[in-house]
Amino acid sequence: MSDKQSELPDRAQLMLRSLIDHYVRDGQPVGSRTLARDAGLDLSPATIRNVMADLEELGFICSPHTSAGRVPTVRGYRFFVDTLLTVQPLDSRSIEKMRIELSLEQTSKDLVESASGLLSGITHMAGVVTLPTHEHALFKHVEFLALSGSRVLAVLVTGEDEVQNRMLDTEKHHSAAELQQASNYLNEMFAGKDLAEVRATLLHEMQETRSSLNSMMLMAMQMADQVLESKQNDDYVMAGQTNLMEFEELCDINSLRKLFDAFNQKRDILALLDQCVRSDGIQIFIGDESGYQMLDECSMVTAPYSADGQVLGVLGVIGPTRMAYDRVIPIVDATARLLGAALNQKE
Amino acid sequence: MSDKQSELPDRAQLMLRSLIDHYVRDGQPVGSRTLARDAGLDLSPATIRNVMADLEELGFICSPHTSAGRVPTVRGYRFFVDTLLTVQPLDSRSIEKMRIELSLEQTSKDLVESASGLLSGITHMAGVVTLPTHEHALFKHVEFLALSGSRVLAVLVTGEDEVQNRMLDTEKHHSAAELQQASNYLNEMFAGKDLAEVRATLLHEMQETRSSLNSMMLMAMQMADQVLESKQNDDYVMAGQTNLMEFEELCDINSLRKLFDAFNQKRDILALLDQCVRSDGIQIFIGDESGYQMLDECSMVTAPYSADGQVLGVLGVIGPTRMAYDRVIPIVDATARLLGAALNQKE
DNA sequence: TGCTGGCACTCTACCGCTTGGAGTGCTGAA
DNA sequence: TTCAGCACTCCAAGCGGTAGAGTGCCAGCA
Repeated sequence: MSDKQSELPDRAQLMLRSLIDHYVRDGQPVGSRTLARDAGLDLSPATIRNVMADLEELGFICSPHTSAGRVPTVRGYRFFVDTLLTVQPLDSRSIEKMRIELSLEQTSKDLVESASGLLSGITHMAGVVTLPTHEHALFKHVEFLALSGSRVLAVLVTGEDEVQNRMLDTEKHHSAAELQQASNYLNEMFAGKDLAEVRATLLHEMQETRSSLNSMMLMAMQMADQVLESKQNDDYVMAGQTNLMEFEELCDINSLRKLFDAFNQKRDILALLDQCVRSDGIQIFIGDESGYQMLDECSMVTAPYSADGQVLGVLGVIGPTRMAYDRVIPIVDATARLLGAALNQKE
Repeated sequence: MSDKQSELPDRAQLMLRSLIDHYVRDGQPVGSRTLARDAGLDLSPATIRNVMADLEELGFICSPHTSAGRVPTVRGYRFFVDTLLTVQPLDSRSIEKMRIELSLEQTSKDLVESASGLLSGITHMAGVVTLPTHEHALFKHVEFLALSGSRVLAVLVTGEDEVQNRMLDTEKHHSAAELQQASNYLNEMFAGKDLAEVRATLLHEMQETRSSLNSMMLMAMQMADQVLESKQNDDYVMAGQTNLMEFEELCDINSLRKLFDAFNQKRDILALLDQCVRSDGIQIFIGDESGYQMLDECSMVTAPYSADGQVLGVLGVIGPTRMAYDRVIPIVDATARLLGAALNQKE
């Protein structure tokens, strides 16, 4: 790989960078004359053309038709992002503004919404933030309320003030007293513990020491297990989808529809975001790299966010392939940090 | 009004209806020849033209340019909907299908989502359903849980199994025992009563008999009041927005963006839906009748849905002005009934 | 060997023109 | 009152010409 890079002469790199700069700015194919004028190299258009021919052969740029300028390919963007990019660090005033914006929110749901609003507002593209997993939250309190029949409402309070409701179908009707007893038991046993740990203990207890449990304890554990198994809240919050309508390259009604359908469907986008949560640090999908057709004309820049050392989710920006990566990347990065910090502060 | 109607000769009415039929079907301006052929009247195009001139003078139709056919105006659609329309009743098989679809859902939130999905799926337009108000639900149970500091989590269970969480900021820290006492007090006092009634009683008690209340009772009531004042869940669920991209008349990116922004914003749409909840029965806004610019090219057909005699919300369909009203109206009507019935069954 | 100016070529976007088709309004006759 | 005929209008589509942008290639120069 480094071979390849060293094979590409400096001035070709410089030109590719300049070409992408230009193209990102005004969306028009870039010709040799323009580049000769603005690339900073003191070369004639003819020479530029020769180098451009090389870049085209390497698959970094291509021309939409014979007598048009050149346009970066996905491969060109990829090379640019991987080896040429110098991100512009965000100025501290903007960061401060964002921090203040986030500090106003109360619940983590609000925080997430605010973050996705920030992302879309600053980048003028679509912002997306997954809801934080509760895997590493602390068990604080559980309460069971009897509903009609054999149904039970479980209220689980985690960490500071996150609340989850869950409806349980049990085998028989339980009295309020029984339920009270069960929740007392669980609260005493697990308060302050990590949810994952709680779950593990539960499973272990139920299998290994089943015989030594009385029926109340067993019931309590079964119900707690049901509450905790409630699948990770695999969901995300999105903002500024309509910003994407402003980009001509996405204005084809048909692909726009596919894109919006995917946003509503959520499944594919979630699968993609899920890939990003594992790799730490900024992750970038350019054009068809994502493998999802509806994103072929788009790029996605993501970063995981974490609090207390635990990765809680991912956030990112979705926009046209032609986006100012050098501007977007630090924004995504900063937002991830700020969101993490804000969530941390709450705990 | 009936004067005006009787002024419009039968055959003009017939022609208007036929013209709208045609236009709704293929979206092209309708000429005199086409109408002569298909309207069922045995008249030459020339005669048709004369009548069309009358209809144009009355403002029911207009031509986009000199040598094009005619297109219905908003006023034309309005007259059509008010006096010419004969709805095609929905066949019982489709209704049965819908009923089954709805019967699968558990919570009222799921029901609402399913209903809006049905609306959009069947009409190929956008379906919208407001969440049911809880105004007439029954108070069943309230529970207070102490969080850190002076914050209290209130869990309100209404009707059968609707649950609402609410975070309260109280003046001082309350112990679990105090909170237990408060909730016991409220539960004994209000269980099974209508929420609106509960609220009224609360306000009354707190003002009139304040002196005779001990501090625990007062605290309980204040907290209950906070829970109940939590504004009506003014929100709606929408499905099939992207269906609207299929209609050429809405394909202008700019107005499409305004429309989608309004959907996300929710405020204006909610205001409009709110108007519909009061008028009982089907309500139709055609084109700019809604008064909201982003809906100028759209129509909206709504119906309130109710359970147990109480109106709980509105549902409807948003689509292009050129929609098959005769088909959409019975669909909206039936969905409202079915949703009401499904909600009723749950209580 | 690398760079450059010059030149022929290609392709698009745009403009204006023409033409065919659809539909109208009007008029006079049945 | 109805209708056929006619002149008229307008749009949409096709066509040719032109200007502009940009390319590839070549030959000359340092």
